[in-house]
Order: sequence, then C-alpha cells, then structure tokens
Amino acid sequence: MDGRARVAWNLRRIRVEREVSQENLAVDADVDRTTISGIEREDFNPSIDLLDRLAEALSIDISEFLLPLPANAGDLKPLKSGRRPKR
Amino acid sequence: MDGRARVAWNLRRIRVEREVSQENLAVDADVDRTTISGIEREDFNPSIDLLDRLAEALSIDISEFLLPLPANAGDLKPLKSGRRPKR
DNA sequence: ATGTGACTTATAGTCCGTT
DNA sequence: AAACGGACTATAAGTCACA
Repeated sequence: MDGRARVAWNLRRIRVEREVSQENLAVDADVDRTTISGIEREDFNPSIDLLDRLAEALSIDISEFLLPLPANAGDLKPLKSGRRPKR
Repeated sequence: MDGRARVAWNLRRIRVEREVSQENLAVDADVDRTTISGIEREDFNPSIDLLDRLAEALSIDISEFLLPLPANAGDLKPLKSGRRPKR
C-alpha cells in the first residue's frame, strides 16, 4: 500500500488539470517549490498539515490526494507539455 | 480544512471499533505508542508514510483516515472503552 | 491503558543554486 | 517549467519516564 505514490500522482494530476505550475502552487500554498517537486517525484514524505495547505490552495478536499491510482497511472505520470516518459 | 482532526478522529474511531489498544496498534504498525497518542490528540502532524503503516496494521485503506468528520464528532471524541455518550 | 513531559535522532521542508 | 543537489533549520518521530 503506497500512500506516497497516491499523493504524488493525484497532486500532479490535479495540478496539471488546473494548469498551474509547481512554482505558482508553491506560492499559493506557501510551501517551497522543491517540496512540490519532491512530493510529485515521491522523494518526500509529506505531512498531513502540508497536504492541507496544498488542498486549500487547489480548492480541493484533502481526501482527493488519496484516491487510488488507476491501472495505467505509470503511463500518465510525467505529463507536462507533451513530453512522455521514455519507455 | 483540518486534515489533522480528521485523522485523529478516524484513527480513534477505527481503533476503538476494533477494540485494539494504542499499545497493541503501536506494536503492529511498528510505531511508538506515544506517537499514536499524539496523533489521536491532534498534537502530532503525521506523515503519509506513518499513516500507511497504521492503515496496514488496521487492514484499512489509507483514505479511511481522511473521511470527513460527522457533525457530532465532538460528542464522540473522548470515547473511553468503547462507550458512547448518550446525548 | 492513556496522557504528557523531556530529551534525542532522523528527516521533512526551506533556501540557495545549476541543468 | 521542472528535476535535482547542497546546506541548512524546523519538526516528525523514537525513547524513556511517570501520573
């Protein structure tokens, strides 16, 4: 069971849907941009308080971060402008 | 949005439903007992990895910890030995 | 069985960068 | 725009004690 992967994927999914950059989200949520990057790359192990701030900045419920990953999550992961993961 | 309160309440609710002590849960999840106590009292700000371990020990999905609090959560909060206040 | 305090250690999270 | 590194500082989390 990997909550960290769920948070990483859902955060990136929602953030990209809203077309907001890591930097802008960082400002809105009052966190450092490297923290957002780290969470999305599953490098960081975020706290509940931090997820709260991100949820508020994105106007979502905090539970959205824990939605289960779809089976094809790996394909969608690094989704910014057109660039796909090499596979 | 208080994710910390949600986690606190849901953890205590589920743990008491299962009739498992903080101590036993601490052993099962390989965390310190005072950490569980702190989370349930909203004193600690737990990380996702920690919630993962607790969820696994309780055989629940991690998202259970973020279920919204019912309106009467305050009434149920300090439940001792499984007994609910009568209201 | 739980709450809480003091104290230590590990790491989350920040701030500065470069690629 | 985002990945990633180094060097910090704040705090999550562990250990031990006692009410």
